[in-house]
Amino acid sequence: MEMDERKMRILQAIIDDYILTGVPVGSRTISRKYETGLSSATIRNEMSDLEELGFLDQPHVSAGRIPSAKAYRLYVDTLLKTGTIPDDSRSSVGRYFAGRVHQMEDVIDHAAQVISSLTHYTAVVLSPKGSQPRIRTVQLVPVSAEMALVVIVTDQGVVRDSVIRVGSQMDSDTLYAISRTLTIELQGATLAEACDRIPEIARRINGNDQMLRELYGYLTEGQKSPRRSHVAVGGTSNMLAYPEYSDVDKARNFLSLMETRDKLADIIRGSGEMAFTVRIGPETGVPEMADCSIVTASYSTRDGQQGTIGVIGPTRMQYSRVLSILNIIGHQLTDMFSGGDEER
Amino acid sequence: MEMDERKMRILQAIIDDYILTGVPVGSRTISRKYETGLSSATIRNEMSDLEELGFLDQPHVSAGRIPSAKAYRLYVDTLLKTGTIPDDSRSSVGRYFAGRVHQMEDVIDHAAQVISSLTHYTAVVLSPKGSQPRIRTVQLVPVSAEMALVVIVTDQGVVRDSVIRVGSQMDSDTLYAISRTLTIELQGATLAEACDRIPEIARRINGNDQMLRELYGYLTEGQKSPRRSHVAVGGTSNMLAYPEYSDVDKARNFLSLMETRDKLADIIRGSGEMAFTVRIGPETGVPEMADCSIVTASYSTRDGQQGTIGVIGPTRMQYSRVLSILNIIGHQLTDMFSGGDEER
DNA sequence: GTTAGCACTCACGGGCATCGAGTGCTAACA
DNA sequence: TGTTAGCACTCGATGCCCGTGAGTGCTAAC
Repeated sequence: MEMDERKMRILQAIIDDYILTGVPVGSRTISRKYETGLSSATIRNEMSDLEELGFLDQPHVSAGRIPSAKAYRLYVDTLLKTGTIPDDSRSSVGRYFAGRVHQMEDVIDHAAQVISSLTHYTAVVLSPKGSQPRIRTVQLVPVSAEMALVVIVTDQGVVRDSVIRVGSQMDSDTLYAISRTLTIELQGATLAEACDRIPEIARRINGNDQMLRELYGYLTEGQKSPRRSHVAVGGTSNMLAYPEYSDVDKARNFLSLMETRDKLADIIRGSGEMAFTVRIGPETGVPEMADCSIVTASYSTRDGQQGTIGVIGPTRMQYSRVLSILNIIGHQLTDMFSGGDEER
Repeated sequence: MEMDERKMRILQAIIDDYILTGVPVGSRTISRKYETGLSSATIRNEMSDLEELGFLDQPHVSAGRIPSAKAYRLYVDTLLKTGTIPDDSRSSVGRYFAGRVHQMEDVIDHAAQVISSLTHYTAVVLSPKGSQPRIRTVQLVPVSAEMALVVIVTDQGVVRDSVIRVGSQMDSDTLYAISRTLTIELQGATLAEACDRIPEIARRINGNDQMLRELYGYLTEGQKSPRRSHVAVGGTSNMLAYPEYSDVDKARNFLSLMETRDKLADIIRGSGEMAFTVRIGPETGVPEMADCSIVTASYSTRDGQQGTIGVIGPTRMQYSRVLSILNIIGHQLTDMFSGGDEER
C-alpha cells in the first residue's frame, strides 16, 4: 500500500485537529470539519490504511486515532522541506529586544521569557559556547585595601571575575603595572595554559607571591569546574496547561528535569548545531520526554560561537508556529550579538 | 473556656500527626499513637473544645480534625519562644559551602539548591539589598580596538559591568589614565550622582566624548531599570509531591508565581528583616498561597546589607526542621559574606 | 472527670447499567 | 471500482446505588 495525495491530506487534517484539541480524532470530525468532500465511511477506510502504514495509533478501539511519532516526523519534514517557516512575519511580530541590554545573561533570560510567552510552551536558551576561550586582557581592580577584583576578558567576550586577596597593600598603580605584565604574558593563552604559566611568572616577578597564588587557585578551580554555559528556562508552568501533564507524577518528573540545568543543557544541545532540529517523542532519547517534542534553532555571535534556543512542548506541538518563532528570535539574537556591539 | 496544659498537649499531637501524614486525624489515632493515657472519648471532648476555640477545623463531620492556621501560629510561636531551633546540629549537617565559591550569584543559586534538597520544600534565596551602593572604583578594561569593558566596583562589592564603545582607538595606558580620573571624581558617589556628574567631567576632559557619552547612557539606563536583586529558586518540583498540590490547576498557579521572580521577591521580602519570619496560609497575603506557609530568615554581609532566605511549603510544614535548616544556612551565608572575603 | 456504648454522618470505592463516540463490515449505489 | 449508507459492536466515561468504615456527638454509667 502506498501513501497517495489524498491520504496525505487526510493525515494532515488529523494532525491539525489533534494539535488543536488534543483529543483522539474520529472519522466524522474529519469529514465534517475539513473540506474533504468525502463521507466518514471513506475517511474510515483511509484511516485504517494510515494506521496500517504506521502513521496513526488508536488508543482503544472505540476512540478516534492519534498521529504517531512517524506522522509528526513526516509532517515536520514536509514543513521544513517546503520552507513554510514564515520569516517575514518578523516585522509584524516586532522586535523583542529593544533598547540596550547589556549583560548577555539578561538577554538570554529575556529571550526565554519571550519565547515561552509567544509559544505557550517551555523555552530553553543556552548561552553561546565555542572552543576554548583565549585570554585577551587581565586586569586587577582595587576593591579594598587588601582585595582586588580579577577581570579576565577572553576573545569570547566572556568575562570571568572574582575577588582575590592581594597580600601586602598595593595601590592602584602597582596593580595596574602587574595587570599589564600579566596581560602581556598571558595574552592568547587558554585558561588552562594560563594556569600552567603562572608559577613561572611568579618566579620572575617576586614579591607578589600571595596574589599570584590566589590567582593560581582561582584559575585552577575554574578549570576543575568549568563554568557551564548559562541556561535560561521560561514558561515551565505552561506545560501543566496541557492534558498530557494532568498526571501530577509526570509533571513532577518533567519539572525536576527542568531544574537540573546541566542535564537540560545536554539534552537541548544534543542536536548538534544545525539551523533547526526537531526531535519528536522517543527521538529525544529522554524517557521523561516520551511524549514531548523538542525544537531547537541556533544563533551565533560575531566570534562564530553557536548558542541554542529551544522549545519543549507536547508532541502535538504547533510545529509551524514554533519554528517560525524560533527563526525570528534566533535571527534577532544573532543580530544583537554580532551587529550589536561592534557596528551599532 | 480556656486552653489548659492537656489541651495544649493534645493539640501538639494533632499537629505532629497531621504534619506527618497530611490526613485528618481522629480521636482514636491520638489516644493510641500518642502516650496520652486517655481514651478516644476524652480526646473527642477535648477536640470539640479545641474546635470551639478555633484551633481545629473539621473538613466534614465524619472525618478527623485538621489544625487551623491559628493552631500553627500557636505552635510556631511556642517553637520560636522556647528557642527549640537546634543550632548545634550545624556541625552534624556539615558545611555546604566548602571550597571557594567566587561569584555571589553562584553562592545564592547553590544555597537555594541546598535548602530545597534538605527540606524537600521550595527554597528561595534573595541577594542582599542595602542602601544605594556607592562607587569605589571605576576601571576601563580594553576588550578590542574600539571596545572597553566598564567595571564599577561599589562598596557593596556589587560589580556592574558592561561593554561600551570608546570612540577613537585608545591603548591600555590611556584607558587606565581615564579610569584613574573617573575613580577620583566619582568615588563615594551613588550611581545617580555619578550620572549627574559625567557631563561636567566630560567638559573638563575633552576628546573622549563618545566614550563618556556611552558611559553616561549606560549609567542612566542602569538607573531607570534598577538591577533588581538576584532571586534563586530551588526545588519547585518538590511541591508537587504533596497532596496539597495534586490539583494540577493549583500547581500551575503556584509554579507560574514561582516564575515571576519580581513578584516572588516582593513576597519573600515582604516580611521585613527580622531574624525569622513565619507566615502561615492566609498570613502570606497571597491568594495562590492560601494553603502554603512561608518561612524566612535573613543573612547579612559585612556591609550590613540584609539578604533573605526562605522556604515555601504546605501549611503542614515541618516548621521546626525548616527553621533549624534556615538558621544554619543563614549563619553559613553570613559567615561567608562577611568573614569570607576579608578575613580568610 | 473519664469512659463505654451507640446511633448517626458521610467520604470512598466497587458494582452495575447507561450512554455515546467511534469503529469495522457488508451491501447497495454511481 | 470507488464511495456511501446502514448496522452491529466495542469500550471508555458517566452516573447511580449501596455497603463499608472511620469518625463524631451524645448519653449514661463508673
